[in-house]
Amino acid sequence: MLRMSTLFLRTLREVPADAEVASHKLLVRAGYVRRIAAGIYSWLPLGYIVYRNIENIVRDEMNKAGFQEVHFPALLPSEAYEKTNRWQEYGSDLFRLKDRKGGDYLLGPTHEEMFTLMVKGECSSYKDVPLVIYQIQTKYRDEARPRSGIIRGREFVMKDSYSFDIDDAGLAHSYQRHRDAYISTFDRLNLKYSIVSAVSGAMGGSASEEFLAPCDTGEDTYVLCESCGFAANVEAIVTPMAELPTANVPPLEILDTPNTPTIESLVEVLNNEYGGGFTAADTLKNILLMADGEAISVLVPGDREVDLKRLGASLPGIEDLRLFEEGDFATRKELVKGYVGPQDAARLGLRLYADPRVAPNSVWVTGANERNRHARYVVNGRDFQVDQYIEAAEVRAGDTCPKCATPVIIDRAIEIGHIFQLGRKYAEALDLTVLDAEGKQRVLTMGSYGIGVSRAVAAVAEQSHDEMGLCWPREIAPADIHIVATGKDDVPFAKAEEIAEALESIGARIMLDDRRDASPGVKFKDAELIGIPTIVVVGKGLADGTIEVRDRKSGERSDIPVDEVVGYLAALLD
RNA sequence: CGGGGCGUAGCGUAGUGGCUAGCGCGCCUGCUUUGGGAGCAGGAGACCGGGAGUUCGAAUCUCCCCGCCCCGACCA
Repeated sequence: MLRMSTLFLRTLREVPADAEVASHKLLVRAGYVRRIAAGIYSWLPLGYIVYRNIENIVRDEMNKAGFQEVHFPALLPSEAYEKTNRWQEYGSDLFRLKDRKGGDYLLGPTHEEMFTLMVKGECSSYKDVPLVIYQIQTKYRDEARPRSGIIRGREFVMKDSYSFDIDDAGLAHSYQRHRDAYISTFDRLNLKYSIVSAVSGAMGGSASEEFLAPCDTGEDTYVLCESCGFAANVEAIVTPMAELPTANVPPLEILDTPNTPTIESLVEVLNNEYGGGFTAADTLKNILLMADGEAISVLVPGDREVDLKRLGASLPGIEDLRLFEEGDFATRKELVKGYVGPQDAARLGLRLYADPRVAPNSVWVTGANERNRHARYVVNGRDFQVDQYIEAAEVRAGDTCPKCATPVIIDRAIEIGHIFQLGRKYAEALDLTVLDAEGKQRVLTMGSYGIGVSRAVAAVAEQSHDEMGLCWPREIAPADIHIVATGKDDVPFAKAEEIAEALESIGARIMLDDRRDASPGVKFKDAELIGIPTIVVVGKGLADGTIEVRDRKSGERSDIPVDEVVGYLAALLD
C-alpha cells in the first residue's frame, strides 16, 4: 500500500521553468520524474511504478508472442561496431569511452551487432531458426538536441527484438508476428496510434512501419486519410502526376518585372501590370541546391516550399543536400538569384528535377534568368525539358490521399514503435551463417523491432491528461484506487484504512492519503494531479452513511453506501 | 551544428551600477482551522552558474567558459 504520509513524493504547484510539453510538465509536477541533465531523468517512486507497469506489459506481450528475453550490457567494446562500420557512421551521437588500458568502448545506442554475434555463437543449423530474441535495455545516444522531457532523451529504455530466419518468407512471417504483438501491446497501453509506412513504396526498400501515437507535441509529422485510414510519413507520400492535354499556348514571352525576387512580389507585379488573376500557384519556383557538391535545379509550384526531407528521400545516394547559399550564387554568376527559370537548365549544365505537380504540358510564369525579368507562357515539354520527376514539394493538409483521393490531414505524433525488415546487412558483415538442409552455408536474414518503453510513459501521459493532471489507464497507473481520508477526527481515517485493507486483500493496488495535516483541498488537488483512475473520498459523507467514488477521467461522482463500497470498487477492477 | 531565449533559496520569480538581494509556494515552531492548493505569529534557507576584467562600488557593465530551454539541421 502506498501511503501519502510516508511516500517519497513532493508535488509541485508551479510548472517547472524548463518544461514545455504536457507530459513533461505533469510528470515533474506530480513527482514522477526529475531532470538530471539534458535528456537524462531520474524516476521517483510513482514514476518508477508506472514505468515498470509499462515495461511489464511490453514484456508480457513479447513472451505471449513466443519471443525470448535476453539481456546485454549497455557498456560494449567497440570491436563489433567497427566491423559493421557503425563506430564511424554513428559519429558524435555515440557515447564513447576508454577503459584503463586505452581500449575503445561505447554505451550501446542499439544492439544489432551484439544480437547477431550472440546468435552466431549459439546457432549453426537451419533447424535453430526461426528465432526471435529481445531485451529491455537502457540505450544511450548523445542526441544533438534532446527535447520534450522524456520523449527524446539521451538515455532511454527500449525494448529491442531481432528475428533470424533462413529466407525472406520466414522474415515476412516474423515481421507479421511482431506487428501483431505490437498491436496487442499498444492496445493494452490504451494508446491511440496509426501504423505508418516509413519508406516510400516507390523506392522499393525493405518493409518498415512506424507506430505513431498522435499528439500535438509529437516530433513526427505524418499524413492521415480519415476516409480510408491510409497513413504515411510525408517522405513516403507519392504525388500523382496530372495528365494534361497539349494546349495551344502563345509563345514564351519575356516580361519586365522590376524588384520581384520573391513569389509574393512577382504575383503583385503580374496582377498590377499583366492582366491580373495570378496567384502563387501560377508561378514556377526554381530552387537551386547543392547535391554532394553538384548544383541541381528543382521545380515546384510557387505556392509550395521544397521539403528537403522528402527531396532527400527521393535522391538516394546523395549524402549532402543543401540549398544554394550566397557563396554558391557568387561562383555561378549566370544563375540570377530570384530570377531563375528552367528554360536554360540544359545550357547551364543543371540537372533539372521537377515535382509531379509540375506536370508535362503545364504552363507557368517563371524567372527569365535575367535580373528584373520573368517569362510567361512557359510550357513544360516545349520550353524546358525535365530530366527526372521526383517528390520535392511539401505535403499539405488537403492534398489528396494516394489511395482514395480524399483530402488528407496532417498530424503530429510520437513514434512509439518501429518494425523493420533489416535483411542480411548485419548477418553478412558479421558472417552469421547456418547450414541448410543440403549442408550449404546460408546467411540468415534479420528483422529488428523497437518499442520506446520509457518514451511510452510520456506518450500515454500526452494522450491521457487534462488541465488538472494525469489520467492513467488502470493497468499502468501507480495504483488502482486512491483513497482520500478527510476530516478532523479519527473516524474517517480509520474507515479509510479499513476499506484500503479490505481492497488490498482482494488484490487491489491502493494509494491511501492518510495525511492528518493536509487540508482536503490539497489532497484533492494531489489526487487529480497524480491521476490514479478511481478516487475514493472518505469524509463528510460518512455522516449519512456514504462514501464518494469519483472517476478521475470523466469526473463522474457517486455516493455509495458505506457497507457496499468495497464490493462496488471491487467490481470496478474486473 | 546554425538561430533565439534563459541561468538569483527545493520550486516559481522581482531586482539594468549604490543601504542588510525582495516576494510567492514549499519547509520548521506554536496557536487556530479541516470538502477544493487555510489563517495568524515567529523562523531557517542564496558565496545571485563559474572565472577573469572595468569600477570607489557589480546579481546588474565587458570578455571567456559551463549549463538549461525552444526553432531548425541531424537522429529514430
